[in-house]
Amino acid sequence: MPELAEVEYFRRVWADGLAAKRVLRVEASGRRLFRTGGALLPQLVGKHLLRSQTAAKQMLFEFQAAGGTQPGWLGIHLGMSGELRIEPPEYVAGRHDHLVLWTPAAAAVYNDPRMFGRVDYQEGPAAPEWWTRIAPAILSPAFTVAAVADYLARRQRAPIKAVLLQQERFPGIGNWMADEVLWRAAIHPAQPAGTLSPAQIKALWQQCRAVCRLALRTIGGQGRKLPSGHNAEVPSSWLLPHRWKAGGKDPRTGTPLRRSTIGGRTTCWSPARQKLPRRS
DNA sequence: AGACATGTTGCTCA
DNA sequence: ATGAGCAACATGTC
Repeated sequence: MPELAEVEYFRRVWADGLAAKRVLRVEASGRRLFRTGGALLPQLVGKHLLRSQTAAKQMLFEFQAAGGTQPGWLGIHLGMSGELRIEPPEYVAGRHDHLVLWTPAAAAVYNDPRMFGRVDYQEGPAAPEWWTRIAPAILSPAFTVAAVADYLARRQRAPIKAVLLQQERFPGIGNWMADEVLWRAAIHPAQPAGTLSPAQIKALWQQCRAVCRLALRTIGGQGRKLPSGHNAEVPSSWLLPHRWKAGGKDPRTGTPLRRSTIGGRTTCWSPARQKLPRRS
């Protein structure tokens, strides 16, 4: 489920729910999620949430011990089906709840049926190394047209849809955002990355930024809701609310949308606006 | 019953 | 060495 803006939404849910309360109890299950540091999770007891951030599809919650010991760094990647919730303090961990933190005021729950997510906990003076290695955000100054062009040049033959899903260059972009970007940029998802014209690359870059900005404002913003199922929150002028519907129509042209597997993922596009350039 | 799901990784082959 | 494609992971839903 979670891409850039949804990750920001879930981070906020925990940030609000955990406030500055001390952790009283921790319950962790599902070995497979805790690639590293799972054994250290009990050391969260006594600490409180200091601040939190998102980068790409990852979250980092920084906990400070009351007694001035080492800060604790809780990293979460929600995978395909993960979500974070806040429940009352008397909450009892249920099915697929892989991590629950209880404070006097609330239970913070990480639930993930498919278990493609990841949890990392470690302690130390600074943020963990994996966190610092995440590519600079699409909305940062480091995400330039030139950087995009260079990257496409090294992925000449891959369909542009597959390239947009590469987190090392397009951090936070997932399946629906990639389709949204290509639709807005009027680029066919199967077009080989190496055949994009300079104008197309510029449009791609612009729409990456626009979709990230809009998504964060609409979905990740204060008091916002997730675009789950048939949502009313996401404007119908976006591709997103139309992409899974059978017989879905391009909201700009009213023409039928197409769906097919491109770059290994189900892809939705509007044949009327997104055309392959003629081969020469 | 069978297809499919908003993600990543690790393997194979060129 | 590097890029491209695909199975695998585990479970739920349509």
